[in-house]
Amino acid sequence: MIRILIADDHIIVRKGLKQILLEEFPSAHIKEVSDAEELIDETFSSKYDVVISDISMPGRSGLDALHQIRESRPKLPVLILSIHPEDQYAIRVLKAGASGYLNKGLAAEELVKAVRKVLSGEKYISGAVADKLAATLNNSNDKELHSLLSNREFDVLKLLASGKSVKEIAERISLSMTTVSTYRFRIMIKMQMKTNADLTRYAIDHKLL
Amino acid sequence: MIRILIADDHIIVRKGLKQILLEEFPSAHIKEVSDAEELIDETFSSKYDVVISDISMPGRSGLDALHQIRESRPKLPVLILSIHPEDQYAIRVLKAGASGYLNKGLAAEELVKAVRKVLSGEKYISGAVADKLAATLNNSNDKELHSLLSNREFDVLKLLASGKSVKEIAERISLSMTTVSTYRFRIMIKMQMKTNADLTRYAIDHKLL
DNA sequence: CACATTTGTAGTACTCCTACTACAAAACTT
DNA sequence: AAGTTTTGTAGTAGGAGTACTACAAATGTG
Repeated sequence: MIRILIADDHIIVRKGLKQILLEEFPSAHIKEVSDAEELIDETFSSKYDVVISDISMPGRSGLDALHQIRESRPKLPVLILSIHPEDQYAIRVLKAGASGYLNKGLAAEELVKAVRKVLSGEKYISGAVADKLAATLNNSNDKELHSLLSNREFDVLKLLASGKSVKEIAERISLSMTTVSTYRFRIMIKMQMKTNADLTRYAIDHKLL
Repeated sequence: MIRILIADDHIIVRKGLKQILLEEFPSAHIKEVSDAEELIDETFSSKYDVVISDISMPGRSGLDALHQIRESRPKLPVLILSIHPEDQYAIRVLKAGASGYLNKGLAAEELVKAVRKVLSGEKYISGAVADKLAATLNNSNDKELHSLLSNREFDVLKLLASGKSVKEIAERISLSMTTVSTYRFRIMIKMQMKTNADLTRYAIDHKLL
């Protein structure tokens, strides 16, 4: 008999998960909790085969909880759910010792597959996350991303983030547009970003503007 | 016997809603659909007592669907669900003829209450939304810049601000690129902005992302 | 109700930008 | 010092985006 613990502050999500899991594992024993506190208590006091937890819960975050759980139950697999699509979070989560990262738009089969996988002791890593992971492991990281940039690149980053067009930047620093475009290209690779909006957000977050 | 139609592209959410509703209305007949197209078809071909629909679904948005439904079934109450907390969306949604605006973090009882209310022909307006409404009605315009935008424009604003390209947006909402570009053009004029980075900053400041 | 404005939608003709590739000069590594 | 990686710089080709125009349908207003 499988024992599953579900942690999410949204009742809709809890019920939805439960429903899907019950369809696949009719005899499963499923317990629901709605915040990180409860989640920790519950993993401490009872035995489960797998935990499925939201990342963002009121109070202590799911990541915090994950750390705690790692201490008291090192072998208990934890799948982390998030509203964000496969994104920067994924890496952090996996590093923190989760057994998998799922987003809330996932298909029922994917959820079931993930649960199966982690029950068998393996990690569940979706294709998209795997790519991201590989990319991150390459360029040694965990510093501020923009420290990887050359000075020129950094200048361009700030200008792009503040909304200057490639052409304007080219004029301002007297270089060809395509050169600026190349800087942009390298910035995107080094910072693992895709769009100028990502740069703007990054710049705001890091007070570069 | 109550007939309820649920529309959401996330299976977790659909199952969750269904579960909660079944606990309260055990004899209810509940149908699930996963996109706006299906939603429209379904309301067209069958009779329901209430529709619960997500706002943001792939393809035509929930708001679009709402308009369609208003035409073929003027009296069918529609509750709109959103991930966004009680926010600027609420007003638009209510104006577009929804019977209520709920966010996905709602308590089970609140959902049930909302359904009861709209079944009886009334509108369901939560406290938070009511406040927002009042506030908006009072100091109505020239406060929030984006209140000048049409719904379509507002959608495009958010997508642009989050870094989606014109092309992606065009594909997502099934319109020509140039149309999207026109929306962008009008947004820039109405909001007196110039670059997409301005939009991103605005959206961050106003918590639209 | 007639007139004015806003909205939804798209085409045209053009400019901008990007994804790559390239290559020499610095700047590190060993 | 020889080898490797990172910078600074740009070109090419083709896709993306823009400005502006257009027009019908929906909405708003006197």
